[in-house]
Amino acid sequence: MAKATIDDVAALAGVSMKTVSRVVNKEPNVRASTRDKVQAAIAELEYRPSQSARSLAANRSYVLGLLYDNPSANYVIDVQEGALETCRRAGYDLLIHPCRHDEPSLASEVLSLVRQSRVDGLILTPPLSDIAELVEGLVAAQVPFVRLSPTENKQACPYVQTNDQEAAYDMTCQLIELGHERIGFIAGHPDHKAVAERFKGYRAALKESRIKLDKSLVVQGYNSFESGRAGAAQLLALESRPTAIFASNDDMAAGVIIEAHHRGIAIPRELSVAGFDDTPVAHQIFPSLTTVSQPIADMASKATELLIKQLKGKAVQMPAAIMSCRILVRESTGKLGK
Amino acid sequence: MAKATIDDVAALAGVSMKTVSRVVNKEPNVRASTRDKVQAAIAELEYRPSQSARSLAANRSYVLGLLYDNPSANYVIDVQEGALETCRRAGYDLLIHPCRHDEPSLASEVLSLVRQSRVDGLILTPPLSDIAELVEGLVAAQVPFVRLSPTENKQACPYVQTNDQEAAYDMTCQLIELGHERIGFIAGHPDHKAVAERFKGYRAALKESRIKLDKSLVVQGYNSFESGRAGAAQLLALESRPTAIFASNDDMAAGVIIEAHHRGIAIPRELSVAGFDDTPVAHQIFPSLTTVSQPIADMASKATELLIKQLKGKAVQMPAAIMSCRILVRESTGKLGK
DNA sequence: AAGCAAACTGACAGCGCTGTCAGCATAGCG
DNA sequence: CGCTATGCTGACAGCGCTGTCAGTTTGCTT
Repeated sequence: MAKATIDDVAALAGVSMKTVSRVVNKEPNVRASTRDKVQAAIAELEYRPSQSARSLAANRSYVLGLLYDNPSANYVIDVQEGALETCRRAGYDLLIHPCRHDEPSLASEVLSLVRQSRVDGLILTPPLSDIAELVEGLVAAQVPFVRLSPTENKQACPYVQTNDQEAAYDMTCQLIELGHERIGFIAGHPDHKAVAERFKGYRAALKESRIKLDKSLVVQGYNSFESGRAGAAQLLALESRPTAIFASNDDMAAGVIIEAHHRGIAIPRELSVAGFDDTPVAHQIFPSLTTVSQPIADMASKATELLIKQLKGKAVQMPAAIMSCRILVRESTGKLGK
Repeated sequence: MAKATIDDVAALAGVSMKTVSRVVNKEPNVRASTRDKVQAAIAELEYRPSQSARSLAANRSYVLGLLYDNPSANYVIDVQEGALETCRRAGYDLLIHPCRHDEPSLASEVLSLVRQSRVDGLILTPPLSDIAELVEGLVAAQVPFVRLSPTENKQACPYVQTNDQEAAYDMTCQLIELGHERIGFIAGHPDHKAVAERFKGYRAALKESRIKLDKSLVVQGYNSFESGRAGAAQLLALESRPTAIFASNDDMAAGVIIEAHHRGIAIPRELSVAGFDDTPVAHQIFPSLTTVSQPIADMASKATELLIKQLKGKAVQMPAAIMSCRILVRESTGKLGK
């Protein structure tokens, strides 16, 4: 059986092509009885509209592009899941486009995607959300897009973020309440602003508790397990070593735990460790990691919704959504000596 | 500046539309000087061919679909990376399409994607590679596709796989050489044939060493951390417990390690543990996990290559590629008492 | 220099839809 | 009963390319 076209359906239903088009696109002003006839014909012929034809005629592709440069597989997968969930409901498909945030031609490469009419809009995830050149390029080219967890230039487009600095603050407070005063901090990759700025929450909590920020307790990490382990090595070699270490993400926290194991430091008896993100490693590690869970998939889903609204020309009234993190207390944190 | 079309380029270059098309599609039989003129015009106008128009006219979309139902984020990401690498080189884009392998309407849902002309071909990853109904549906509909790690019906389409049963065999042999005779095995999810069949390698190795297969040492896992932990709990509660446990994947092996920690069983002194896949957790866990590394991204890249060849109508001479696994010996395995 | 094959180029139809606009039916109203 | 407002439907052009095929030029042979 050859692929049915809109003409075949129209002929079978005894209506015009255009009416079939109306039914397919759920346009108003079609008599119920006509709609039924058309739908029956569609079912009988197993008609599926050609996306290329409708893209060409209507000048939109019903495809969204997901841009990422995130080494964390779990993050990316969660974002994909959330984005796809909304896409499915709205009849969109998702094209994935990993790219390097430090690639000079990034903006033009991405613009090409749009100018080829491959995608109708874009979803940017950190750290791409904060690449000024890219964001400005998209704005200038009037490309619809949304961002996840941007830290700068927030009026550029709709966005979704979490209260993660607040969560970092809360986590630090919890450690302080457990009696910790020397709390090490492993900062996130400086290019990855959303992670890097968790430091602000840490700093604020110390300040509130009038604990002086000891710079020797803050080390630069790069979001990787190895950088976490190296950071821990540095912190745990200090003469007066910290009694707790808060890493800006779970991979680094896992590095801290391994380094502690290798030094024979008991967790949490001698050292509390906290992470951020609740990646699978957080509960697969021993001891299981106290961390912060972010609703990544929900964020992505919400962001996609905002993008699609924008595409439909509806002014996005609430161009930003803030979602809440949750602290998960597990085995890796506790009072000293317990 | 309005978007340039092929006519604009043709006018500027002083040639016909068709010639521009030839240059863009790298067709032969264009004089070098003509090609240069056209390319100059393309560059000047920043012309980007409309994908929808060429899809409609040429009846192909230059988009491949990646189908997966794999809970392992790392696996999926690696596959995406490999597939995209080849896609980029060949000018294709990648649409991702997660789906449930136990969904009854799976085949028709996937066929819809193709009938809408959204994708030119499909890449199936396990466990979808072994869903007979889907595979047969695609064959019947003459949809070009490739599979990763299929275990059945291998003549249906080109495929790529690893020698993972052999690797499971080798891993088991290594454990035996270390002096282990009671080797527990945690099997993979029965729906996920590629993982489940690693058992065959284990069985073969025991047989060769004339170790009788003790059924109480083989427990059913479901590829998840939790199922691995539950399996370990069962094995470690045996009166005469195993001195080594080989889990069919790393998540389950991580579960074994955690369960051992909680029971105060020292690894590898009292228990050796081996996994499979070399996911990040394998080296982020303590002790680091002896495991098998598969070239997932390379497999996916190769598979994509086979698919694209197929699309170009070239008979795929070598419709199957076997790639090699590598055993990574880390801290979690050793001689008893060491 | 004529003849022929091969290399190169262009005219044009048409891929399968959607947007525009005009036309017809029906309902509501004075 | 005629008029307008509204709901509903269809004719048709055209979105921007590629495939076909015919026409033109070039290079080579004799």
